[in-house]
Amino acid sequence: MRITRCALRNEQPALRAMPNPATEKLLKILRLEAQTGYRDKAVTRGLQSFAAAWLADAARNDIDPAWAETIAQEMRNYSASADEAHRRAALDALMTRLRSPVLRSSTQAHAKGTPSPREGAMMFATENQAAADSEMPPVEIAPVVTTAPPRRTEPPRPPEHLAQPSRREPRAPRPREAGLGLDAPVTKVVGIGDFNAQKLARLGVHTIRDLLYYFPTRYDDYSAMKTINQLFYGEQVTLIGRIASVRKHRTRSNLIIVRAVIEDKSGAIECSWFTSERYVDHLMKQLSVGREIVISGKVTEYLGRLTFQNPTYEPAEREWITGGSIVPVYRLTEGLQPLLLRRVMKRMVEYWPSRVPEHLPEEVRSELGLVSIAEALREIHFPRSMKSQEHARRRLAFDELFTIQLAVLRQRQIWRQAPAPPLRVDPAVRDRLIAALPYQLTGAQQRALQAIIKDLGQPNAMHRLLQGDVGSGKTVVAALSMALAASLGAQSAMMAPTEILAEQHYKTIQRLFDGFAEREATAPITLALLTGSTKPTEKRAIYDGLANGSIHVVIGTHALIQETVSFQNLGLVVIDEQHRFGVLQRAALRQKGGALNPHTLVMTATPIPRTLALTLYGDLDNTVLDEMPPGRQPIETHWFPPAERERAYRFVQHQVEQGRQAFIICPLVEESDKIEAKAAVEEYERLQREVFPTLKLGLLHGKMKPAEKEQAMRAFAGGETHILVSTSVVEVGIDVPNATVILIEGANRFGLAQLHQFRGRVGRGEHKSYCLLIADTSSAISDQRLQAIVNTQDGFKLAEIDLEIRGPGEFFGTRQSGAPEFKLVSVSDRDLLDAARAQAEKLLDHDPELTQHPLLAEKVSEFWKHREAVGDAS
DNA sequence: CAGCTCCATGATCATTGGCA
DNA sequence: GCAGTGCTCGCATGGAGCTG
DNA sequence: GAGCACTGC
Repeated sequence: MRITRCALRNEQPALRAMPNPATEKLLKILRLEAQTGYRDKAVTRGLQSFAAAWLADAARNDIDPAWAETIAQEMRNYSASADEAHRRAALDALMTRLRSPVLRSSTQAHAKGTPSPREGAMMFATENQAAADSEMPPVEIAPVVTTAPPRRTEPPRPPEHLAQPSRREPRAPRPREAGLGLDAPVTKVVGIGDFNAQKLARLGVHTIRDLLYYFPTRYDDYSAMKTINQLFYGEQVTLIGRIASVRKHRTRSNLIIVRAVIEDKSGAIECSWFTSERYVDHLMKQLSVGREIVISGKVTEYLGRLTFQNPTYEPAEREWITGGSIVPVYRLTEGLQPLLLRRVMKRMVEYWPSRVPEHLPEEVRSELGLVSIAEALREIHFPRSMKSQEHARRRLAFDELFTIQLAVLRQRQIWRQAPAPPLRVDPAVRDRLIAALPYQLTGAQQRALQAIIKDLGQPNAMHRLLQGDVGSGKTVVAALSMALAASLGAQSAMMAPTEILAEQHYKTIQRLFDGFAEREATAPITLALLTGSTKPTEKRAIYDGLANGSIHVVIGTHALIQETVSFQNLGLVVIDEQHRFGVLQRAALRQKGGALNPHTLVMTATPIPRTLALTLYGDLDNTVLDEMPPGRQPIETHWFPPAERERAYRFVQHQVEQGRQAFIICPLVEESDKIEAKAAVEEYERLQREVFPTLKLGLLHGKMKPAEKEQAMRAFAGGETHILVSTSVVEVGIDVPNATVILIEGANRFGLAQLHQFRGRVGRGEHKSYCLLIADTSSAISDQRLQAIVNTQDGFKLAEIDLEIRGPGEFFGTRQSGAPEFKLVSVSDRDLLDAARAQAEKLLDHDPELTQHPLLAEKVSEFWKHREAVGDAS
């Protein structure tokens, strides 16, 4: 093609009379129109209105007016028809007609073959023209290459190619890629060598599949084509023009600015490129005067005139990658060039999507109106319109959700089939226990209990998730369940994430059980506490007691899943988790049940938005405690800028003087426990010395020995210390009714869910309580989050907001991410989630093992592999 | 605090008129 | 595989905001 | 000048 151009330029004007500027220009527009999907958008206000302008253009270029008028008429007809197929045909006919005089003039009467769709036309046109101009025999109009399925698998390029005037290869079946699988390394892709492969690897892209699934983070819309006189400040557009002049200029800071004036029929505009010494020459060469180029960029202003700054430019005669389209913008790494990636993707998308096997069953797709995988992959990278991008996005988002749902529901099926000892609860016992409680159960608690009782009576293992906001009373429900199990002779184990929490549960439950015994609601229940710091002799005794069945209920930490622990008759497992246990640990504990699986109740105090609940815990039946025990007052939450820290301190001081107590939470340090401990100690000393010299402060952090922690907690709970300075270890369940203020430093570093947990540490007694937030930096997002927590007390709402702002990956904080990574799903895709759930259920009903859907089975097993690798190993 | 990525920023010539 | 050729593409820098 | 494809050994 290049050669062609040169040839053209060097020849006498008379000889190259035929490729008339006016027809050429129109052809370009038409190609563009084809590329952009026959939407009559290639020129503003459509071809119809462009017809008049073009007629004028034609007249200027000595085109036979009659002929021009027929062309114009066809343009008008084109706009008049709305049907895509019609338009396509009309456009092809039009292009054929436009090309024909060229051929006639070079003595090659040409009966045109079938018109070519889309950009195939483009290659076709240029090559043909090249052939005509250079007096070669007409190139065979062999099957026109279409974008979509380029299926020829050619052997490496035939030698004739060298003789061809065009060095540039047409589309598609790239010899290099033919016969490769999706799992081939990216280096196999034309345009990616070792260097760029290395860069891509840093983005987690290793294979061709990875690359195809490396979605744009956003798009730049250059689909608007305008003439210069139509430009507005600030808009992103593409325009075609001819370079009228180029200059370079050096600034005092040794910058080089290249400025070119581009003109079209309607006017002229200046473009400037900032560059440096080394690159100027090439740039100047690209921008040689008289050349026709396509400029895409944002219209800005300089000294009162509209200009483009560093627009992308591409020669008009070559395939446009940026101009006239919506263009993907990818996340990059240093050294990886945006345009390179874009170009590579453009190529990829021409060849690969049609080779990705469709894994969704046809019924599912058609029922939900989802586009094919091939189309989705194409359109997600190079959408014809934002609407089609959305279709693509939905399709791919559905894939993500659907796979997870299949995986999780399958898991649930397996668990549901697991045989378990049926524990048929005597309603009379249940009523006696409830009556023996020191307070009334809320409606939600009663409902939850009822659901659990029903599950326990089944011969299949219960797997239930009990969600409840801070203070909604999950522990009681668990205690009742365990007491009921005990009444039927079954043992229970309760696992808590930390020792402190285990101990606290132990105490709470001990109290409840004592109450039951006193009122003779049940036979006495033997309760044991087993943690890492339980003395060896005591441990021995507990092991024995569990093995021989004399201990009915054991509460503990990870120590419970040690091998040495065995039960005589484990019937119920309660897991109190703050997302710290994974599926694997749940499984480990469950196995302690011996031949029969114990019933399992998972409790979480962090409300989980439904989107995530269905994915992370979709294998569990879900119960929500959505009702608070009466009498709890909202906690007043305030947000202080760092400068007003003093005020916050004074407030704390004041509360203490009223006889209350306070928590102060140190900022989150991700590094390690050690550093965190150090930071906490320093903060503690500072506060004691400089801020509250008259008060007694306590310290609590993760590095302290259990006994020390215990000591610190006890001192605080007993009122000996006024203020407890702590790291995030207090997050879970500590219960000190007299504490009424919690001051959180570095609040912006915590997740909303976590902040909400902190806040739940206060307000447990009769006094009005406060939560004070101090952020150490401020950014739009963190401000938004802090504002959210100030405004709402509802844990579920906060969870949703958190999810929305931070995305699922971040939702649980960085430590544990059993959370699936969604690339395309957004919080607003609830309908998709429901659809995915429903479709997954339906499919599994018919084909539980997925034997008829091997592609889906594969996706599911990949999902598990990934999940284990990421989150659940801990 | 450090490392990364993204994003905004950068600048003048020619003409004219008044003055030495 | 490795060297040689020809091709395309290409700004620099600091601050901002985010993650580990 | 860097990266890459392609060629020829």
